[in-house]
Amino acid sequence: MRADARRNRERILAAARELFAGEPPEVQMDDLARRAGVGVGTVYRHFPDKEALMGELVRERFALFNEQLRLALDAPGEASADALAQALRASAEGLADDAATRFAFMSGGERVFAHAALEADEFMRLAEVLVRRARRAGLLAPGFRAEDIPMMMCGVCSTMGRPGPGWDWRRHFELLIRGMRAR
Amino acid sequence: MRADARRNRERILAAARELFAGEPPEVQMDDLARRAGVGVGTVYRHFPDKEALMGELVRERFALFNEQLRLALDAPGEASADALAQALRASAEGLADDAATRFAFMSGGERVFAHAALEADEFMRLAEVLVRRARRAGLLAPGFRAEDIPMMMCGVCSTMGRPGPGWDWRRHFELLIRGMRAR
DNA sequence: ACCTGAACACCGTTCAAGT
DNA sequence: ACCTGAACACCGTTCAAGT
Repeated sequence: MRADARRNRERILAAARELFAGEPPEVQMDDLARRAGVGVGTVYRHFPDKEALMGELVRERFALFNEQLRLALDAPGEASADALAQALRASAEGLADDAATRFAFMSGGERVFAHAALEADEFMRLAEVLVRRARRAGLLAPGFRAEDIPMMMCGVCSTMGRPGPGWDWRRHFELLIRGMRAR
Repeated sequence: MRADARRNRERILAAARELFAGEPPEVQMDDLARRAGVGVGTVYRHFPDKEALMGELVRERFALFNEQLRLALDAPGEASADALAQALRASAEGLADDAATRFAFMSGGERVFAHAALEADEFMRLAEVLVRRARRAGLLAPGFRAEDIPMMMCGVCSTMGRPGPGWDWRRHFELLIRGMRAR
């Protein structure tokens, strides 16, 4: 890829992160192009459509989640549930600070997730290792599965940055973690 | 309201429920009007815009939630946590069968919830009574609050009818209920 | 009072022309 | 090889005319 093209691509993603973080549904491709300092056509050259742009945000976020899960792999067996909880907590904090990606997660269709399929698969592999380890140590609720983790993250995400009175996603998160752990 | 106007209003809501249940983001006001057998202008006469239509779906759903919570009030103190869980479970089942309203819940802005403010307030009042009762009976996790309930419902809703592999909103729901209960 | 639907405005996407 | 932005298409919303 030519150097100017690579730079443009990064600028477009940066503009998307900035603008989608504000009033996501209002963001127009023209605004995005202007903010990135390119023509609309250039946006479409790099990303076939608006959903593809959101897909890239989601892909990068999954990569960050995976970094957190990998850190948790270092914990010894008896701390594995704490380490898993901490990895998810740190991931949630990151997502809470990134309204643009939250928008992509929540309003994106299948194509958004298809774009991040590799990273999502890796996420599940890591989650399974951690859950198996914590289960062996007797630290998880009976019947808790690795597949529950994406649902937890999605659910918590849905309550971030919303108007609900008295809403506090961290409480919601800890409620789920409490449900995840053995009594 | 004139009889034909009332009938049109109902037809528009019925059409919204049917069409939004299919491919929500694709639904156009023209399709909606055609399905309801009225002109587009009539849709706008009854609902100032698309969001107002979604707001009405949400309002009616809150009323159904409230019915469930009121049923739970009949339970004796020692069954109050079970009754609360059951009311929420039944509410979630209803929502799972109503993709149109789920769409309204998830993609609607503040105005959607403002339209349902009365019913939402009633929901919180009922939830508070039930939570107080279950807390007195020692059946809830320490620190669990009535305000956690809307977050739980929102979170579970976000995992209904989605493409995630291995996703099962009922597991997600029971995980939250497990977090809600005393050990 | 209420309804209709052509017309308007807005915004995602394309593509012919340019470097 | 990549960029530009005017033009096009689509769809939410309005409003003049009708009953």
